[in-house]
Amino acid sequence: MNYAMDKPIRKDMITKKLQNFDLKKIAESGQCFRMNKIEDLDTIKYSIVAFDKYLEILQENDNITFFCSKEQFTEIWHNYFDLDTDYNEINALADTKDNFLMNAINFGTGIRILKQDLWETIISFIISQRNSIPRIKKCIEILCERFGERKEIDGIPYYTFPTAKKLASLQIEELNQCSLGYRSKYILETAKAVLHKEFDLEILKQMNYENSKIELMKLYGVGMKVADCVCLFSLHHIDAFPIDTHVNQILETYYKDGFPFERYSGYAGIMQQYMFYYKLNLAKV
DNA sequence: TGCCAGGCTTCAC
DNA sequence: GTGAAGCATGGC
Repeated sequence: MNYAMDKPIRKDMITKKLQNFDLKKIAESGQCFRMNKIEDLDTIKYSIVAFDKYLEILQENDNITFFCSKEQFTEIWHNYFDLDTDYNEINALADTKDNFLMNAINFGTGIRILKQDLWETIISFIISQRNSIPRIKKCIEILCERFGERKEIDGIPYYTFPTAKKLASLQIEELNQCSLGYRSKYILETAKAVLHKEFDLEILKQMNYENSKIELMKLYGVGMKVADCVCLFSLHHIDAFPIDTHVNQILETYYKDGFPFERYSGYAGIMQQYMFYYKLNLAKV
């Protein structure tokens, strides 16, 4: 939806000068699905709903304006956008002889690995399987509008991500009507597992990468790839290296002798994200 | 029409 | 443990 026409008055805002922060690239990098461009001529402005909050962000070169209170920025968004990590330092560790990776980094600089809500990330990436990014966004939007909580800030309505309790209470037919296809049953079973504490999200947050991946894969509908996405895009285990169809094609084309995972131990996930984003946009390069 | 999309479960072996 | 079939849906 486009609320820019209404020009609502935003009371709170905080502007930061940030390096390695590209709003458009972050929004289009396929790690989050509720970040949308606000169609406003001559500005780079996006909205996002996360952690039950609605946020608008404006980018003017290195100046990033977050339309929220200073307190909310400190409590939520500073951490959400991983602002304590020096991406310059990580980018500099790449093998300069690796042409594909260097091109990917040059193309994708400004992407950051988000720290998203765990529950939302699990469901979002269950939906992502064998699905396209526009359709994933559409499915999640429907899910939120039908089963999330309607909220409003400065006259702007938005919907929170539905809770496990809410999703667990649904009939499978209600989920089927959200264009989720065969993923409906995965979502319903996962919601029930979380609601009944058969799967404890808080304990998962305390685990290391290896154990959290093993735990996530116990969920019905979560395999290696989805588990890695949750590890990377929510739990911030940046060793996780999700291999989907795109990354698999990259590995087969450019890394026939194997990707040097050991070299990038501790931050391989960031390299993966640059490569994924670059591959998505190769036709435009 | 057929192929593909940030794959997973099930089942045979 | 490995490999193949089947799976919903919509865009191209």
